[in-house]
Amino acid sequence: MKYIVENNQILDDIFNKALSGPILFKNKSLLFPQYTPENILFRNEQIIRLGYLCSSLLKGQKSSNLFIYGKPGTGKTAVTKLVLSKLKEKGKEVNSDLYISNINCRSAGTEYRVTAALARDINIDIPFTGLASKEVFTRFEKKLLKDKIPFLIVLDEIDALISRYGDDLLYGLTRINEKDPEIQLMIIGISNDVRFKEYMDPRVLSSLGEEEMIFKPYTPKELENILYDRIKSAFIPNSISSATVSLCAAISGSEHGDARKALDLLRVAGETAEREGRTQVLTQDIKNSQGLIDQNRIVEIIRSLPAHSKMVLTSILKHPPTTSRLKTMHIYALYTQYADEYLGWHLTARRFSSLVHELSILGLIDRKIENFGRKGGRVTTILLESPEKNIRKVLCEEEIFEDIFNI
DNA sequence: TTTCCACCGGAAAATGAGGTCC
DNA sequence: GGACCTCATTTTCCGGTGGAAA
Repeated sequence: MKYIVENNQILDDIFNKALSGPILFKNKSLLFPQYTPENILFRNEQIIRLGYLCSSLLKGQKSSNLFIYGKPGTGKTAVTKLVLSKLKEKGKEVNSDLYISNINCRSAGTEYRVTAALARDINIDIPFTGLASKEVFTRFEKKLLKDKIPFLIVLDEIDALISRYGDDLLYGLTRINEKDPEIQLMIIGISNDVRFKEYMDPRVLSSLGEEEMIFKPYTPKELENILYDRIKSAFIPNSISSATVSLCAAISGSEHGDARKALDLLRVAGETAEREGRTQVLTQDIKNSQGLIDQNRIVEIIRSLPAHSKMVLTSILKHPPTTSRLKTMHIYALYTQYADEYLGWHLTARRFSSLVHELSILGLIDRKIENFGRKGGRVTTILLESPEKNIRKVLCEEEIFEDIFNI
C-alpha cells in the first residue's frame, strides 16, 4: 500500500513539474521523423524532377518509372511524400481522376500484403488472409484495366520485398503497363541499398529503372541549415547556441549525412534539458543524447524479443564468468535447462543457433565462428555487446527472468 | 595429404492458426 | 463443410566448413 502512495506521489510531482516548469519546445512534433516539412531544404533539384515526371499522369499520359536510392535520412521519403500530397491536391483541383498508393514494403512484410494494399487503394475489398496472392493480383489487374485511371505506385524500401520474395510482383506490374496502351501506371521504387538491383530480372530492371534519382548525403553545413530551419519553429528563441547546432551537425555528418539522426539528437537533448528545468540546450546534452538514444534502442529491442530469445540472453548472463568468449554449446545446455523449467519446453539446437544469429544482428551480442581443429571443431563463440547490468535490468521486468537471476 | 570434429546454415517440410471460396 | 489459401515459427535433413591432428 505504501508503495502505491509513493508511486502516485512521484507521478503527481512529475506531472506538476511538467505543467509548471519552463517550456523549451514550441512544437516538438516537428522533430519527429513522421513530420514532412512544407519546404525541404537542398532537395529542389529532386523535387522539380519528380514533380515533372509525375505531372504526366495529370494529363492522362504515360510516365517513366523511377528508381530512387540514397542512404537513410537523405530525404527520399520526405521528398516523395511532399510531391505525392501536392499531386493529389492538384488532381482534385483540376478534377483529374488519379489513384495514388504509397506502401512501405518492409512494414507491409509480405508480397501478399503489398499486393493487397495496392488492391485496397483502388477500392477492392481484400481480406487480410485466405486468398492466393495470384488471385489478389488478378482482381487488382482486372479493376485497373476496367477503370483505366492513372495509377502512381510508390514502393518504399523495395529492397526488403525483392530480397525476400524476388521480383515477380514488379514483373507483373510492369507487364500491366505493356498489356494495354491506355493504362498509365507509374512505379517509383525507393531503396537505401543500390546493390539490390543485382537480384532483379534484367527485364524488370530495364522497365523499372527507366529513370534514376540519387539522394546524396547532406554535408555538415547543409545539416546545420536544416537544423536552424527546424529549430525556429520547434524551440523557443535563443534556446540553442550555434556551437550546439554545429556539434549536432558534425556528429550526424560524420556518419552518413543523416538528417533524421541530427533531428533525433536535438530532440532527445531538448527533452533532457526540459526535464532538468532548463531553457537552454547545451553541447553536453547533445553528447549525452547520443548514448541515451543507443540505450533506449537496446531497451526497446530486448522488450520486444520473444520469450525464447530472452531466455537465450538470460542463459548468457547466467553463465559463470570466464576470461574467454562463451561457446554456444555451453549456452545451449544452460538454455535447455532454464527453458524446460520456466517456459515448459525448449527449442532445437538449429533454432537456437538462428536466435543467436538474430541477437547478433540486433547488436546485443558479438558472434564469431572459431575453429579449434580436430579436437574442438568449428564453434560459434559469443560476447555481450551491451553492459550486462542494462540487459539484466530490462529482463528482470518479467517475473520469470527475475526468478532465474535470483537463483 | 587426409581425416575428423562440432557445429553452421540453407532449403524444404511441418505445424497451427487465421482466413476465403464454392 | 471440405478444399485451399497465407503466414509465422519451428523442425528436419544434409552438405559445407576450416584448422588441428594423424
